Order: sequence, then C-alpha cells, then structure tokens
Amino acid sequence: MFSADQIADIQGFNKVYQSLLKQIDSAILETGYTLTEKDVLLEISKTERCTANILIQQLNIDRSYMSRMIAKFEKHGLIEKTQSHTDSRIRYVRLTELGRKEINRLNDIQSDHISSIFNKLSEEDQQIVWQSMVLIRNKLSDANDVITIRPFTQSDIEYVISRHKTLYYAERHLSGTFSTYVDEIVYRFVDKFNAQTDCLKILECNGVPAGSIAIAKVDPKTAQLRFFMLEPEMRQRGYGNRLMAMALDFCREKGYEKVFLLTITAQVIARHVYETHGFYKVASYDKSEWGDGVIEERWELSLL
Amino acid sequence: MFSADQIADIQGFNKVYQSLLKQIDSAILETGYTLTEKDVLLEISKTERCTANILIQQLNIDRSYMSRMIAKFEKHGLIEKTQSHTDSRIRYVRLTELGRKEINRLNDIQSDHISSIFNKLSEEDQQIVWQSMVLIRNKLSDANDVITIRPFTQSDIEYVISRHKTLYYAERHLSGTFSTYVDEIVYRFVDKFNAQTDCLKILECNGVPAGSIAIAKVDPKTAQLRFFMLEPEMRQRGYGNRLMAMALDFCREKGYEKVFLLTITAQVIARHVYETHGFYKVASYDKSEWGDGVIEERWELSLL
DNA sequence: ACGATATAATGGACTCCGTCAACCATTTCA
DNA sequence: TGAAATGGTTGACGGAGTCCATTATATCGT
Repeated sequence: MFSADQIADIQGFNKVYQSLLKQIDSAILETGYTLTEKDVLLEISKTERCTANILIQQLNIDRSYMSRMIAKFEKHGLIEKTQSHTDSRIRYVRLTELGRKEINRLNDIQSDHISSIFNKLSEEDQQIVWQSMVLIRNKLSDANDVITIRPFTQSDIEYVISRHKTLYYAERHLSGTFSTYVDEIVYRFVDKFNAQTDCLKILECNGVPAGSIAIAKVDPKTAQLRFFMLEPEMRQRGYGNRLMAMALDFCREKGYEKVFLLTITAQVIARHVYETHGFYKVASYDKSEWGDGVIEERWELSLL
Repeated sequence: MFSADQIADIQGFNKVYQSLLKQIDSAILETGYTLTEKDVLLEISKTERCTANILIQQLNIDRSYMSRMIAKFEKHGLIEKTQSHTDSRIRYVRLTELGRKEINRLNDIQSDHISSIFNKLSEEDQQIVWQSMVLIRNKLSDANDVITIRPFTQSDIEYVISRHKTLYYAERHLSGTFSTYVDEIVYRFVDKFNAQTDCLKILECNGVPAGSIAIAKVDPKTAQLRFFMLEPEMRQRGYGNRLMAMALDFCREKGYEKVFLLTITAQVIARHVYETHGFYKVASYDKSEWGDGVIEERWELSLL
C-alpha cells in the first residue's frame, strides 16, 4: 500500500510530466493539426487497408467527426480514398506521398522536442532517466495489459505482412526487394498451411495483435521458424520468450529434430531470445539487395 | 545523445503514461468540473488573499474565462467574494466550507485513482516504480527549473506564514494553537528585523517562492534558525542543504558562536539536513497542544 | 427470394471550453 | 487634472467534439 507521501510524490510526477507532454503537444498544435488529427494520420500510416471504421474503433472517435476529418484530409491532399471492390460501402483510405511527408514531419517535430528536453540532462542522467521510463512503462503495462496467444485467422495475414514490412523497414531500413519477398513467403506459407505440420500464433495485447511467430515444415525432420515479430512496446518483457517456447513446444510435439531460422545481423534483441533457447549461428549470407550492408544469418537448434 | 530506439522508447512511455493521465482526468471530469476548474479551485485553496488576477497569472487563463468561472463558483456556493478595503477594484476570493469540501473530494478521487492503478502492482514493484518516478521528476526538474535564492520582500511574509501553516497542517496534522503561534512569531520577527543581525531568504523556483530559511538574533553570541521550509517537490534535491549552508554562512559572518533550532520529531527529512550540517539534538519537549503526540526538539550547533 | 436487421459512411444541428475585443470602474503617475 | 495602467465584467465568436437522423449497401433468417 502507498503512503500519503508517496501518492503526493506520484501526483508531483504527474504534474511535471503532464506539463512536459503539454509542451510536446503544443509543438504539434503549432503545425495546424489537432492532436486527434495527428493520431488519425499516424494510425492511417500504420494500417494497411485502412477504413474509417477501423480508425473509429482503434481510436475511439465519433463516426461523424471521423468522416469530416477524412474529408478534410482528402481535400488537403493528404490521403486518397478508393472504393472497395468486394463491399461497395467501404472506402479504403491511404496516405498520399504528401500525407506521408506530413506525418513524418509531425513525428520529427515530436522527436526533436523530446531530444531537446533530454539534451539538457547530462549524458549519464539521460541514460538513467531513459532506463527508469522503460522500467515504469513495462511494470505498468504488465499490470494492466491483457495478453493472449491464439492461432491465426484469415484477418491476421494482413497484419503479419504489413507489420513485418513496416517494422523491418522502419527499424532496420530494409526495403525494395525485401518488401515483395515478404508478401510472397507469407502467402505461400498460408496457402500450403497444414495444422499438422505448421503453426502460426498471434500475440494479442488488449485485443489488438502485437506479435507473431510461425513454424513451417521443410522436411519431415526439419522445421523453419518464421515471422517472429513483436511490436516495439512488447519487447523486453518476456513475451518473445513465451512465443518462442510455444513454437518450440509445437516442434517437439510434432517430432521435428531440427529447427532453423533466418534473421539479419541488426536484430540484436531477437538474437538474445534465440541464444537463450539454444540456437546457434551456423552461417551468414550477404543480402545487400535488401539494403546497405545487410547480412542474413542462419541459426539452428537441435531438438534431439 | 539519444538513439532513435531510445526516443521510440520514450515516446512509448509517453503514450502509456498519457493514457494513464487521461484516465485520472476523466475521473475528475465525471464530477462535472472541468480540469481547468479543478486547477482554479486548487489554486484558490492554496492561495491566501486570492484574487482573480493572481489566478490568471498563475494558471495562464483568460481574464474573461476566469471571471465567468469565479461567478459560477460563487453561484454554486463554493467561494465567497469580498471587496478589498484598500483598493476597491479588487475582490478577494475565498473558499467556503462547501468549496473546501469539494476540492478535498476532487483530490481524494485523484488519489484513489492513483492508488487503484498502483495496487495492481506487487508491493515490490510499487516501490520500484515510485522510486523511478521521483528520480525522473528530480532529474527533469533539475535540468529545467530556474532556481534563485534572494532576500525576502514585504510580499513574501504572506507566503512564509501561509505555506508554513498549510504545509505543517497538511503533512503533520498540526493545527489549533500552532496556527496563531506562526502568525505571531513571523510578524514579531519581521517587526524587529535588522539586516545586521537577522536574515530571511526565499528560495524561488521559476519565479515562484518555493522555500525559506531565516536567522534571528537571540543574544550577541546566539542565533536561532527559523522558518526553514521547502515545498514538497523541492525536497531531496539538495536545496535544503543549500539554504542551510547559506544561513550558517550568514551566522559565521556575523560572529555568532552558537545556532539552535526548534523542530518537531515527525520532520524526518529536515532532521537529515540538520545532521549533515553538524546539529545535534539537545532536548525534547511535549507539545500536545499542537496535535496528538507532537514532540518538539531543540537542536544546536557550535560555530567555534 | 424477400423483408428485417446490421454496417459503412455522411450531413445537420448542437454543446461547451476557451478566446478576442470592447467596456466600465478605480487607481496611479506625471 | 488628464492620461495611462490595473482589476474586473460582458458580448460575440470559434472550433473541437457529440448526438441523432439518413442513405446506401450487405447480410441473415425463414
């Protein structure tokens, strides 16, 4: 239980931090966008096959308000609307080049503002404050988030492809041929999916997909671990290990003798998960067609 | 310098914490008060001789908006307005009994909400998160706050009295005779103030008074340290020691041979400052007229 | 196959927090 | 004593966000 003094401390923290968040917000407001508008643009940029309704559900915004916002964005040339072929009620929303530029600009403003605040601290204090923040975020999230791991459904395929691409692109600057490569292997995997030999699990956080892992049969004794991915905010909290353990359990259950995976050198945190579960690196290949200096690695684990 | 990953972590923290703050805010909004209204009520409760203009400056609120808010509060019986005798333009604003009840209710709602969020954490995690928050608050404040220590002016007397009372009352539940006692000694001190033998310094944070310390002559060789106080958010950050060092320097400069002070047992953090500067406890007196089980202590320091 | 129901999106009317500008009454300063 | 400054009030307005009704399409049950 907390003492009154401790609650006062927390309220003090809230006050200080609220004023800091207000500063960042006001920097955004100066661009002429509402905070809600910024959230909507961001959500559009993150969502493949985005519709007004998805945004409404995701962001808890009134239908009519959303309709007007989207109309405004379209008028300003930030987005394009296209009618769905399968359901003509639905209009898909997609960022234009200009829209993408704007959302990047907004993100940069936010990042710059955060940097400028933290650059007032000494190098050492920066690290301490950063670590404390990550710690608080993880503890609070762990206590409040509802986490489930479930088999994939048809609607998850979109998610796996789109997040795989954007996360790899955003974080490791892969692009070009990598993008089409992902489409291809995901669809091929799903087409040939067999519940006896393959598995694709989705990690859900508060009802929203937040990670994935898959096992694909290569030959009767060998499985490939694929589509291992966690949303940034879910990392370093043990969920990677839980997904991995679940996948390896599946492999043992199905009688595989060996599991391998392909990854790129830059994925530092993921490497750690591989290592804890006994994988070891067996080869490296140059993959500069995916990006400058990208090296793909092959890791293996014997289940015998 | 921060890496992109670290900034992403901080943005993640911001997002999580913003949603948490929103929760608390929405709990306040359910009471029917605006967040701004709550801030105004709180400020009124903290300010002795409060006027609309003070609130406007302190909270950055539009004059007309404030006028209407105050009118509304008066209509609802939360505050009373009284005309000033010296300047008939000014109307003092003071909480009524009902108003005080309401602001306490709002504070309780906030505290309860914070408790309920943190009670989802284990006892151990609660402590860790609390410590991290205090750490972040201190580091961020240290880097951004503008701190000055300056001699007192006439307008500070009000501050010293009112904060001394409310802080002691709020934190240690002193009341009754203690309250009139503070009035008396402050006014007596100021009346007899002599810059050659006495001193009263005000600590300012971002232009707002946030602490005080005083030295009063008792006899040519003995000084009494008085009115040592820090706003809660300024504690544990070295300012107590700075004020104390400044006061003791003054004593040495003026040739005092001994300094003593009176405090109550419950002031744990202040004791620590006294100890670091070489004070030692020489006596205790029962002061139950100030509150249940209150014990006053006398501490002394030899400057020879 | 067809009416009943659900869903996607939109438009009109409205609420309410907060702002801008003009306005009085009083005080202060030159 | 007149001009400027200060404390406060009132009127008109803006703009984010909400509520409700409407249209068009899709789906479900029988």
